Amino acid sequence: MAAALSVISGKWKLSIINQLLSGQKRYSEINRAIPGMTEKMLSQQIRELEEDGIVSRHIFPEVPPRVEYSLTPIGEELSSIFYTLERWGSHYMTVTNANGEVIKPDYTCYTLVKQDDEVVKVEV
Amino acid sequence: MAAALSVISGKWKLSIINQLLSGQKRYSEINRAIPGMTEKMLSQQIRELEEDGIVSRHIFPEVPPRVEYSLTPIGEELSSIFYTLERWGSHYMTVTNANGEVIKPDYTCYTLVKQDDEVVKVEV
DNA sequence: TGTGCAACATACTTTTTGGTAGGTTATGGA
DNA sequence: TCCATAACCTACCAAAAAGTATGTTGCACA
Repeated sequence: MAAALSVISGKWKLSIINQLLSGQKRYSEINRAIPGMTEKMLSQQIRELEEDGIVSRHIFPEVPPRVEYSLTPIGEELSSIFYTLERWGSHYMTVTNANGEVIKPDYTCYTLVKQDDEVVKVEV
Repeated sequence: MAAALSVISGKWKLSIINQLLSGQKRYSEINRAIPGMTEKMLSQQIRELEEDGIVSRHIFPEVPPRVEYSLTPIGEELSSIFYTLERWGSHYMTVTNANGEVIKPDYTCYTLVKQDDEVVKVEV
């Protein structure tokens, strides 16, 4: 459990994994897709994800350089964690807040599910 | 998802919730049960859990004081997150490490499951 | 009179994490 | 000749989280 948490803890890691769940992407694509994240953070956190065996990097020896990232098999299995976190989280937000008042989320919650070797978005 | 993560992120929160999954406990019991955690951390993190609506506190006006903590209904539903994190984590640890080598955990992994309104430990 | 108890609080320091601003590489096009 | 490009790295700085040490309360018991 501690291992699982240490793998996904990091301000941008879930966003990065989320991007890669829809398939192989290159550095600049991920960078553009996640607003607010700096390049330093992207390379730092994706490097940690690589060291943890969650993502794999494919370097093309070209100039200008090209690097593509994808999830490893065990990285893809993280989608179950995504699913559980989102389900509990959306339930939590519809049920109560700190003052015991009932609040409702003002955005759509979705989750990623694997169907026939495809990852699809499903609203919860 | 961010909400779920913010609720459980904190070095000792999962351990505290883990303690309370087996029933109502008082401050000193939790403190003794989690080695390495200081009293400051316990009161700080359990206060945050209370503010998030995960645990409830019952104060007995006695001297010396007595305070008992228990999980709220939505706090008990966190067990699904426990289950998923542990399952993925133990799978992760038996499958690979950073170098792609196969490693084995040198300790027993267990998970908490709800059966007939009872929370039981199950080895994975 | 003084010591211990439980459940904290408070001030301070250390560690960890994240952010800012710059530099690097080789090459193709203006 | 000069500049833009992609994917980084490095040094430095700020903020957040965690750890250490000590103080507080009011009563029971020695």
